[in-house]
Amino acid sequence: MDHETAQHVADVLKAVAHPVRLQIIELLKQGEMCVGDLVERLGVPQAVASQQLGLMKDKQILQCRRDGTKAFYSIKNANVINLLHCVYHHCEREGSKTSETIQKEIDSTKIGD
Amino acid sequence: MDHETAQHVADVLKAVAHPVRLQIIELLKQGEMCVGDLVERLGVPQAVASQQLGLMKDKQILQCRRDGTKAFYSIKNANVINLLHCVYHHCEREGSKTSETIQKEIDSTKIGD
DNA sequence: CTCCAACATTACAATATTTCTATATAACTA
DNA sequence: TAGTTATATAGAAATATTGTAATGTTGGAG
Repeated sequence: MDHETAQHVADVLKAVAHPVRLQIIELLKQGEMCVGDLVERLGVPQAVASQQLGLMKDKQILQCRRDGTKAFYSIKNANVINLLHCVYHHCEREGSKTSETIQKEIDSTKIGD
Repeated sequence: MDHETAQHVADVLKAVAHPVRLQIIELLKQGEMCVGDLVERLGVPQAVASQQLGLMKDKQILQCRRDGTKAFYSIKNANVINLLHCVYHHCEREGSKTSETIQKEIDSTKIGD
């Protein structure tokens, strides 16, 4: 892997590596949601939510639809859901393990379980 | 997902989200390697390699074995290989896609392919 | 013990990220 | 139009990350 590719992959990971952004993606897995509802669920200041939403929109992770005064965000690149499932698996069992064990886990990975 | 969990997941992602760290993991996928060899392969200053290796060791991603004056690093939690495969898939086809498409991709995800 | 090689650690400047506060915009409603 | 609600943005302050250069540590050779 050359440095340029590595930089790009790192950028993708960084785009998601933030507690509020992760929680936003979790909520949006169930479907689109407006900023106000997200703010209420997350318990963070409105500006913080808006900033993180804008950031993820810029990075093509989310998309935004407007309806009157409300802005509805949803996941644009569903790949990110897959990606997060991999991190969750990683976190759930953070001990050392072999490649064979991992292979079994990959085979049993499902979306929405 | 509560904030504490989100913070932990974010920490794991951040531990990997750096071009040099990604390249180190790529190299160690093939087996353990000493710092000097890694430095040569990566083309970065020795201090940078040592810093990033130490960081990933602290975060339980790598482990270190010493033999005389050399330090051999290897991947401790093989889950991280799985995780990176997911990012690569994400990066390869960064367009928007549906959950069903993703499911097919998950089913076909293999280590070392 | 002295020197050298292989790594690790530290200090510091540069940069990037995050958060906060305040303010701006845009679409309704009366 | 004035007021209100929903969201976005700007700018400053706090914090975190990174790279560089210098120095410290450890183990082996002589």
